[in-house]
Amino acid sequence: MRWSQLHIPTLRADPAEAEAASHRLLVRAGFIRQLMAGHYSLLPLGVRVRTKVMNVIREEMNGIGAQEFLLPSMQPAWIWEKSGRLAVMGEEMFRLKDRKGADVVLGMTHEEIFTSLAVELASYRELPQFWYQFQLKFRDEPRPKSGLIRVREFTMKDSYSFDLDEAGQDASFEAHRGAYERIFARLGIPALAVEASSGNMGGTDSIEFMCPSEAGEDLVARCGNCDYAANLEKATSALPPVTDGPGTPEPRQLPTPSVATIDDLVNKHGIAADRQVKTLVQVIDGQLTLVLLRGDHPLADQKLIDATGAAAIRPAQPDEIVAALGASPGSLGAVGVTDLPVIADLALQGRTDMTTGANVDEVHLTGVDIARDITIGQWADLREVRAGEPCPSCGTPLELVQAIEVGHIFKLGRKYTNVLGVTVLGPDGTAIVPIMGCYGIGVERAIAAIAEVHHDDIGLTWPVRVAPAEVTVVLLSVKDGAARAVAEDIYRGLLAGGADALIDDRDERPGVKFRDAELTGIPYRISVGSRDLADGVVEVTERATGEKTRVPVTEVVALVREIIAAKDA
RNA sequence: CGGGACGUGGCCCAGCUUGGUAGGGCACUUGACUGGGGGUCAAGGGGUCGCGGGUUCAAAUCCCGCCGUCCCGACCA
Repeated sequence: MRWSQLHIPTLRADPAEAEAASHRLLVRAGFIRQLMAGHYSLLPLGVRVRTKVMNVIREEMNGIGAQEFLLPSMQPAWIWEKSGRLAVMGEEMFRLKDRKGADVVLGMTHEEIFTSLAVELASYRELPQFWYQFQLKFRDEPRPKSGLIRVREFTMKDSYSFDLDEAGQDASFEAHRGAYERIFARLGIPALAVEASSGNMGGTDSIEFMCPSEAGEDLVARCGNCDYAANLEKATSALPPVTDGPGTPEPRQLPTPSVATIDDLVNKHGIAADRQVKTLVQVIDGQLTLVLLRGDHPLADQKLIDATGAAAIRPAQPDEIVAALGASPGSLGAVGVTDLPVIADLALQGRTDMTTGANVDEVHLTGVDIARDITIGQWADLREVRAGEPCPSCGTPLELVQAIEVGHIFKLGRKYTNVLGVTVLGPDGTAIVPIMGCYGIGVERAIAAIAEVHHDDIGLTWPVRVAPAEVTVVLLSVKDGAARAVAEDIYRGLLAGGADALIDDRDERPGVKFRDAELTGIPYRISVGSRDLADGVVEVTERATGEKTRVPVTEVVALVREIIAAKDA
């Protein structure tokens, strides 16, 4: 490809609207352009990177025996109705009507559609099956952001496994975990495999692949000593044991004028936060519920959703709270409450001599024995861990890192095969409902993650395997016919050897060409100019390190092909 | 959906406070010079100042409404 004829609109200045490094550089280097919030056009260089990323994923998926499909993005609403997810997806799903008035949606994911094809599976002999595709997903994000990281329209590689039983499912899951580890390693994404919540997709054994980056939207709790790592919405920690006093035979009222917070109680009455019970009122699928945590522990919303199976939760409004409990936030408690569900965090188990609100404004109760005084309907892990708390596996202080979710694998169970009526006959002739797994990678988000990890202050530094081109031949002395002939020879030699090469044949000054080569992040540059040619050499520059080598013209093609082959292995 | 900011040629921005012929830089076109780190000079082309309404002799500028975009939060595979 000739730079003179490629559309690579590089910008001299950073785009004003871009914050994240990947966003800024992908726009500036001419890989992407925004059409509207959350929708990006990929330009020729962007398409080349996307193709290479997809090919790595495809090779590894095929490597575990997966078969590639291509399913429609536009889908009938009824199939989502049937799985029960039409309501669950809410406003995040794009919906439209066709000319006949039929309800149609744009797919956010393809469990239903793949499962609808699985009804043609007939025998246990066919299982397991691994089915995948690269297809656009549409999600009406409330807030698209950070370039390709959070968008409303994107390519996902999604795969689904169908197995006869749990043991088979486990093997399929492990096959995918292995494939994902190889994929991210080959893409140059230092992904951490972390325990996660499966969110509204439903499922268990959820593992996210997270690329540490300051542009990331998730927080991962990670142990620096062992391999424990979990999304903050799932992470736990080992808390030091707390010894409580015996307390009083029954709770006692404590007048607490102008105390509205945990801190007030600490400061004005000397009651440590970890000896208090924090009472939150949440509306869980419409049901007012008391949520109890230790005074110094924050609630992890997703844990509450997971523990209750809720579709939606929200904090209760002050007027709802007063109507239900007779007191305002600041003096709330669960002692004696039997008409509302009470769910409590595990860290409160066995605690005695605690302090909590009395459900009378400006009055608290001391000497509360949780088991004796509070009717708790459900115990669950609800608290959000904080940096520095001990790792649950080895006790080392946990660190919190920001990360981009680039992949997610989880087990789906038989939800979809049940509702869509998928069965195969077993060896004994009885019908068996296959069990499913689901495995996703966001392709453009992976590109953004690579860019976040592989750049410096002058541009992108793509790994060879996914770079828009492996090497660019930069003709510096445009007017020098001999130099031009050498550059063209080298370019043709590289192409003939199978290298993905570019030649910058534009009538531009050397500085412009150098800047563009660096900005776009082509891993190797061969500079051809009259000056070095006088000595019979050209200059080879490695983009990532800036390392320059003078190489005889006669050897450069073989040398660069060799380097690329080694990096591309 | 709450909070904040912004919207002026392809890109980055000034002008708005105090209303009076729409500007600069980059990019682009042509010519000359130049040629190993975004070069110089000269001459050009390109604008519904986000949209609609209002005030005014007169609106990029003031007022009202709407739309869009970005950031923080809520939310989120």
